[in-house]
Amino acid sequence: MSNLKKVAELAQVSIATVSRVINNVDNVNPNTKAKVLNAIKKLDYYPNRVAQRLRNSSRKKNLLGLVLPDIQNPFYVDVVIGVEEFAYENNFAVMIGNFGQDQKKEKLYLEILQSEEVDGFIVAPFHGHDKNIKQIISNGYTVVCIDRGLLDSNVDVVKVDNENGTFKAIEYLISLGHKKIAHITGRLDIPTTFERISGYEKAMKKHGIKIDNKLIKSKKSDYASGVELMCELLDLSNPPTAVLTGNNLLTLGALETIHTKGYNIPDDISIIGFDDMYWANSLNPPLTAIRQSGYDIGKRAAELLLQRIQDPTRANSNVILNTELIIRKSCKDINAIKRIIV
Amino acid sequence: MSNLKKVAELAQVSIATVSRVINNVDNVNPNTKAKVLNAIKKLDYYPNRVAQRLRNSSRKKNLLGLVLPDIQNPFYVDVVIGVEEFAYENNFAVMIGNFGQDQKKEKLYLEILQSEEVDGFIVAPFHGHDKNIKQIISNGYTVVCIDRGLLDSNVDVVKVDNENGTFKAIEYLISLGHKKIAHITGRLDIPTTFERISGYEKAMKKHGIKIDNKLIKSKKSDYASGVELMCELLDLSNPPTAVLTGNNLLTLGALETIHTKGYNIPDDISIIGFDDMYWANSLNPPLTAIRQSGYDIGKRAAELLLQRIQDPTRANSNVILNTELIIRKSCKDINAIKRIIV
DNA sequence: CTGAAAGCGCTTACAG
DNA sequence: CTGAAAGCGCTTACAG
Repeated sequence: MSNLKKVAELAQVSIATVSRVINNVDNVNPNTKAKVLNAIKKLDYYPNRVAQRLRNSSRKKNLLGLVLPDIQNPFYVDVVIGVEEFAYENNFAVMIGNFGQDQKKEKLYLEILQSEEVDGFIVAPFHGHDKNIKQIISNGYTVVCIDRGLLDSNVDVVKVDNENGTFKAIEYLISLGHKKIAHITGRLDIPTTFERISGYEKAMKKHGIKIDNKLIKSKKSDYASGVELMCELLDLSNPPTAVLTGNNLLTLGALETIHTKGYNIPDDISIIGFDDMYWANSLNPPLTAIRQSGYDIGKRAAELLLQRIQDPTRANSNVILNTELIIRKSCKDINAIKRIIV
Repeated sequence: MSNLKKVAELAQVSIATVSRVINNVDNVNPNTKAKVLNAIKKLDYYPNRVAQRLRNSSRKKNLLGLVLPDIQNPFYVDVVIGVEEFAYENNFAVMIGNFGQDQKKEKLYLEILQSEEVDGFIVAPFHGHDKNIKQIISNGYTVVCIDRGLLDSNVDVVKVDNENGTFKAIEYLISLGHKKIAHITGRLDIPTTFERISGYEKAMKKHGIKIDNKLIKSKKSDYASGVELMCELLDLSNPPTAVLTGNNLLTLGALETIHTKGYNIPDDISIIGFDDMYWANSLNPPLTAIRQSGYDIGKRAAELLLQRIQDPTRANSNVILNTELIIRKSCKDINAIKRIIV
């Protein structure tokens, strides 16, 4: 690899001058500049980012840390793409840490990213009191939270209106005549979960439907929980006619159970998933879903983070994006249902 | 953030000594060591990886570059997890570049990762003559290729027996009585595609079935191509009774078309996907698939890369993992098919 | 407009 | 067993 010194030698100037033309800073004599540019080209030189970051301690280092709970979840893949695209347009690189819902791993990643001297973090906190995240904030890092906020902390947050999202979905189900509506939620210690439950409850109350706690199921936020909880629901003596699943993984798990048990969607049971998937149409039947754009969330978060890095005094903002109910074919009017679950 | 100097001051030793205990190198007096360890703890110190990497030019830097063509494809998500797990067990961090089948972006990522001073790369080359990858090899970087090899280059490769994978799948379809078997493949400039086509052809030939080139469809490797090519196939005057789709995205796209057009799987058409998905059971019907473990591929590649970093003189190896045909419910014996596609 | 020099946080040969 | 010093590749205040 070539370096500043080699470029400087070839161009017969000092390394300081080379650095100036690279960073497009100060005035450089056009002739000198041309010589330097020429040398850079000849040597196929690009600056060493490691040295730049070390040198620039406490200034712009062009590196973001992105810390995510579960990259198996397609929602977070979209977030990654959104962050990455915006970052690269602005000459930032992104280091990703996927902690798989494991707090120890989260801590490890956060440490590594700090020791990589990132400019700031985009994170989905484990829960509202995530102390690992609070630690990096008190270390002085710029942090933008996505998907979930952080209680008692001043941070930028980019998320979706979860309550309204489930509210709309449940109202839709009610409009179809459903009353026994189940809700399979994610981990109860994740703020998002609460907001979604709250939307569920509000819609039920608004329409005067009594809430049956046996129909609100929660365990973990993963595929296996979806399988298991859906099973419990279908085994109820008085099973639901519709279900709202709290994330992609839970949806997929629930779908497996429904199919395995030989139930038909939407004849036996209607289902709406929170989170749309780009292949929701590949499902049979196509899934009705509450769409939240991971891509937009990621992009917005990256934008916010870069703004705050430039201007740390900026007031905190709380960006709430809208969800969209995408009606496809996994829900049916209860009066049109032929078979009744026994 | 604390640094060596602060630790040294607190422990009342030189920074050299602190460095020695951190790296567990040379002999350090047990008492001194205890003092240092104590100071490290008190200050919650961990070393600055940026400084370490810069200092260790041309030695171990504990950073891997992982460059992938398409992180939307769940197969590559599994690869990421496999690489990451192995890397972290060995105290390596991973920087990921997702180039989305775009050669310019691939080049950019490769440059960034080089300028981040990675120890080596794990890459899925764009095609067999990928000149960006060849460049980094000639720059002296250690490279392990996954999924696809690199022609005319000495690199470690970890992949799957693609030919045998499709061969087994096609034989299975033939054993079910199918003769009009279509194959939707990925981009023709990806080596994997050729190997899979070759397995298809061998199986057909072995069983004396004439190959109909109209049934081998190829465009890009993405979801949209799956939708489109499946459509063309079903619109044929003499459509296939079975189809093998060349990757996850193509499978999902094909599924959408089949469902949209109102065809039934497996009554109207049988389908096998190359690449299993953890939620293949959520599909209706559950998808029969050729499983290649992205996780194992990633893990193995990381292992190989670390070995080669330790010992660059090591002979190149070509690791070919097996595929497994997972029979679920998306294929049917042709004699048992009730409806005939007109 | 340009260069010499300091320094970012480390590791390691060298000296004692 | 331990410390002083050089140096990794940069950027930038300082001097001219």
